[in-house]
Amino acid sequence: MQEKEVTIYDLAERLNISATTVSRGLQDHPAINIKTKKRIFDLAAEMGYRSNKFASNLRRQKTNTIGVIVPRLNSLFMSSVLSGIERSVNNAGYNLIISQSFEKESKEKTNAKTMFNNRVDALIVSLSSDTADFSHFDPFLKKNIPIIFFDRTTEAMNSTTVVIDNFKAGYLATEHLITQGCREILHITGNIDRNVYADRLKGYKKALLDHQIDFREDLFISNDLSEGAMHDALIAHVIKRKQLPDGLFVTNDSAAAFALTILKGAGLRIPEDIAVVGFNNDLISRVTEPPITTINYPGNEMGERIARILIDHLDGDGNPDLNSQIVLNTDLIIRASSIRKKTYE
Amino acid sequence: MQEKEVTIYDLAERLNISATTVSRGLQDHPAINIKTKKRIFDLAAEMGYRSNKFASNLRRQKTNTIGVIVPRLNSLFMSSVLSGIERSVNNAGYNLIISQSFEKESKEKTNAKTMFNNRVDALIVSLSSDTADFSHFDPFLKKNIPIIFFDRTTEAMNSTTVVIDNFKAGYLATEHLITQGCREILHITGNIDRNVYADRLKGYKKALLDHQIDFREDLFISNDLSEGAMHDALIAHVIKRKQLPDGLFVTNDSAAAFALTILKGAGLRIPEDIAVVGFNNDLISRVTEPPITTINYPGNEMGERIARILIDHLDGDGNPDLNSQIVLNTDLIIRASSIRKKTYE
DNA sequence: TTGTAGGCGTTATCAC
DNA sequence: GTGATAACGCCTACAA
Repeated sequence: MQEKEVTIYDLAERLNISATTVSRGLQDHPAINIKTKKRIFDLAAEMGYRSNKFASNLRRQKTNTIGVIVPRLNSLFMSSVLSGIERSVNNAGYNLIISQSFEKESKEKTNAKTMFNNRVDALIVSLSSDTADFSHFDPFLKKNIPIIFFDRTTEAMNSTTVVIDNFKAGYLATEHLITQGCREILHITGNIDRNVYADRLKGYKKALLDHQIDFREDLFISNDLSEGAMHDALIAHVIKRKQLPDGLFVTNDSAAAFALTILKGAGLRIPEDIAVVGFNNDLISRVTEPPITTINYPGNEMGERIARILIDHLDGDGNPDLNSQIVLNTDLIIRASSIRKKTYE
Repeated sequence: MQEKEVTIYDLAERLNISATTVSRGLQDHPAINIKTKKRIFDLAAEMGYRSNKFASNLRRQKTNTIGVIVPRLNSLFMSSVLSGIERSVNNAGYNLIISQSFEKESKEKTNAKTMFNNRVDALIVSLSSDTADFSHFDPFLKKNIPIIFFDRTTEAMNSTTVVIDNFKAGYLATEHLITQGCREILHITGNIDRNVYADRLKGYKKALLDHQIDFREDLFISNDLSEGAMHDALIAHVIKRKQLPDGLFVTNDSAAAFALTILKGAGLRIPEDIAVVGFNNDLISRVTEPPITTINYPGNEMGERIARILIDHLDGDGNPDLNSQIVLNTDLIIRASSIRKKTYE
């Protein structure tokens, strides 16, 4: 039943030429006669030939495979990034192996090991929220396998990073709330060991400072942004208190949507009682009531940017340093969840 | 800079044994002396040896890689399925290559070809919405590479399929609306060439029939369930008419959320004017106002089921037929978007 | 423009 | 318990 695999030798034999010529023909080598090439391709199609990547990889010491490790795939942002990466990378003849760390350092380490053993030509990583140790990336560095970090990056390794201007984003979000009359702005965010959350926090603080508002520890919560965590945080730190904040800046749209739901459930009006700003411009931010003001996060652009850098590096002489810090622009998208002043544009 | 790759020969030389023994030791072959094994493992660790999968694959004619082609990754359902698949499959020593068809037959064909050339040991597919021709799967069949279809399946190929009971789900959703007093239930769904949508439609029709309600062509819309499509459909077919439907059954939660937003925007009250039921139990169905009644879709369970079938097949003698149709159970999750009768529990 | 030869790193087979 | 050898299918010097 199992058909025998066709090799270049089979083709060579049938065509009365050498396997070398077949190999070259298949690769469109310029030195091969066009007619010969045509005969090779025709026969290859006829016999159902498919090149054996292992043999080829084994010989060339290159896999044409790029590994991607992300915390999760289930956000619009992530799938946009991946979509962008995939498109560019496919066009350049590379394949993608994608894996999820589910926000766990341990899974990230396992994934990294797998990628390493699969001998990916390059690695693209967005760190899990609790990754504190980076030794699982050392083998890549030792073997000169390029790593690009995006979104959730680290300064602990000096690789190329692609990020948005999280400081600016945090600043814009906070300033917007201030402009809307908010003075007690609760900031709920992820693990601030991660650059994205740390930088957004800095932006938040700077905006407060610029508007003569003191930063208050009791208006800052760091958790995992899950539904349960949002619930606990809001019930304990907000709803049970007498004095409510008048603004809320959450660094992820799903979490912002949870928050919205929870607050409304507690009888609060959005944006009148509390104005809300999210982050990412995920689909979910558009279907809540009211829709959520958020930060646009250009996933596709980021993905394509990452892919281009990597491909230029891999297909080039491999020399140019892979140490650049690329910062993409971002904007605030204003929706009803935060508009409290009619006069505001 | 680039360190030389360590091979079993290097280990063999240093240990004064043969490469064969090293290979066996690394694989924990029972015939090898425990002490020898220990020496091998220790040295391997010390020298930073990693096995070369290509050489191994080349030799064994097996890749330990499973390909997955899905329409999109950005739904909770899909990531649950993948998560389930990944967990089981990883434990069994397999890797996953994941790719998205973005609902296009052409991309699906390209992806399939890539998977084929990567010599995946098996393929897991959820069809793109517009796939009408299945010839891209022929090469797999010819080579006896198992294919499992899940969710979006086809009867055109008799492979194993894993689905939920879409008929029952459609029936439950529709009957629920009827129980809530709805009589003119609009059904908006995807391409009914796809089993999932076809079966849900059958369930919808049967529920109507069982309650002496005539099926009306003008209350049935098939589109791509995108935001734009929902907008067009609802504006043209619903809002501009004098007579409104009193129920809406949309076969995907994002689309249901869009619908909810659009209808509310047109001044309609949910569920009083129109009761809404979605599908999938995605996150998004819980954060709209009101939250959306939906069908629970057990993604994780489905993923694990798929993985188990495949692994049993691959690691077994490969004999057992891969032709079973597996149907998982499902439920209706009732939320405020459809509750119109106080008496209803 | 085409061919020869050798090796990429592993594992199956057979032998000891 | 261990080893020698060949083969998996391809690609790249070098040769012609």
